[in-house]
Amino acid sequence: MRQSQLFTKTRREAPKDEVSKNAQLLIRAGYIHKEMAGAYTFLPLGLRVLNNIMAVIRGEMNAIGGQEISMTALQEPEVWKVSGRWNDEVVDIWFKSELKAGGEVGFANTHEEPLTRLLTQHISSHKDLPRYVYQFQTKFRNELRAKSGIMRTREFIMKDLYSFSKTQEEFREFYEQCAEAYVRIFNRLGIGDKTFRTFASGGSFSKFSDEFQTVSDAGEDTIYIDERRHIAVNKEVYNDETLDSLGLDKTYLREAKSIEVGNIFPLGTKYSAPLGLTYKNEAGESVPVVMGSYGIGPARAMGTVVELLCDEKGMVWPESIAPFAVHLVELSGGNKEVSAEAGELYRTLTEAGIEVLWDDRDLRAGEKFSDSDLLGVPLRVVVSEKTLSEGAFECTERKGGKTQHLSISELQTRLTHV
RNA sequence: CGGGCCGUAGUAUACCGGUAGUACACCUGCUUUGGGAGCAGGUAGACUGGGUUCGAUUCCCAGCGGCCCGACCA
Repeated sequence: MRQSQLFTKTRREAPKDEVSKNAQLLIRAGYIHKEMAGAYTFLPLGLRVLNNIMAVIRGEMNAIGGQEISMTALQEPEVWKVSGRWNDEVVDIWFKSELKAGGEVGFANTHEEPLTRLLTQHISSHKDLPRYVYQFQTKFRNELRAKSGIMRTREFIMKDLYSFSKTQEEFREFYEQCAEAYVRIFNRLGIGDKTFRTFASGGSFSKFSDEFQTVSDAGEDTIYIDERRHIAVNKEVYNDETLDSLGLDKTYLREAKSIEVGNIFPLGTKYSAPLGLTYKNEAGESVPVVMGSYGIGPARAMGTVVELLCDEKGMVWPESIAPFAVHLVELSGGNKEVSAEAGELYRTLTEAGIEVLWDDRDLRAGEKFSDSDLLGVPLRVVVSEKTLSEGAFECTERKGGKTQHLSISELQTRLTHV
């Protein structure tokens, strides 16, 4: 798109009420807007990144058999009363309201109960299992304290997948498949080398769970990493018993702060039993379904990428999720030939299916370069009188800053090989 | 929820118990055009309510809002 038409503006300084790097950069670059504490609007550039992240996740979830749905954010209390989680003593982060017609309503903070109930309508036989259902859906959590920019908010989209299996063995098999899918997702987001599958407590659901923790000082968690096996243990279960069971040696573990970018955990029959989600086995007996839950917060993942991959000039997006593949920076200074050349390149690339942000604004070079660095598009292509006379475009990688002078066909080859 | 800090133009900041200043942004004009240009002119501001005072943006109290530390966190 033409940058002159983009309604958002960059700004030189971060607002004083944002301390976290992710929020400072995302706001300065016009990717997000803070609506209130713990609630951020996604602007055009930010939404592009968020959508790209969700596309990566969606692809991997589909690949392991996930079926996408979209549940309601409004929650009917009855089903939560069955599981005991309507109670504010049990779940203290509910946003609740009242219906004009009478009665209560909740704003979803998670979706186990309604989905389990929903599945009772569709699962009745061992032939109906296993099934995997997921969604990208807004969660509302009335956190006492929102913090760290988009890392911990009161309203956020979550990818939550739920598995429905006949047996523990069948559940376990999918659990590992999903863990592998998560590894692929974080690799594709460009944070794989710093993300560790981390053994953690099971909380109220089960003995254990697995978190995917990305090493960063911006994180809230503390983990102990075994680099050689690329796994870690959360501080909350860091004890001799856990280390023994995992075969980990304390002397090889490194302590680090980390961000929980994903988690997977067994639910067993905690919800299927009370909500009556059962199937008939081959002997005709009624058996509760074995469930699991698998979450990733796309916005938190986005914030994590910013925290990890930025530099002093701005953000540095990996090609997999960048808002645009190319930042076409026109330095025409009123030269119509240069503008025409930039427009020509824009059309050629766009028609080839390459997403281009064309900085066609009438600004000085310095400001354009600064904006370009801040926005963090992976490849900058400069068109100017200089490049016109050289007969090649000046192409600079945001990451690393390597510059090459390429013809249009070389540029296209470079982009399609990504 | 405990503790701390903070609310001044769109943004970032300054000073002050007595006409609120600067930078960036924005508007007009001219010049400039490869790393956030220059000159001239212009628009725009004290969170809300109460108290003290001749006079409060400034001091006091309350509310609202924001950030940080802790607690909490499938």
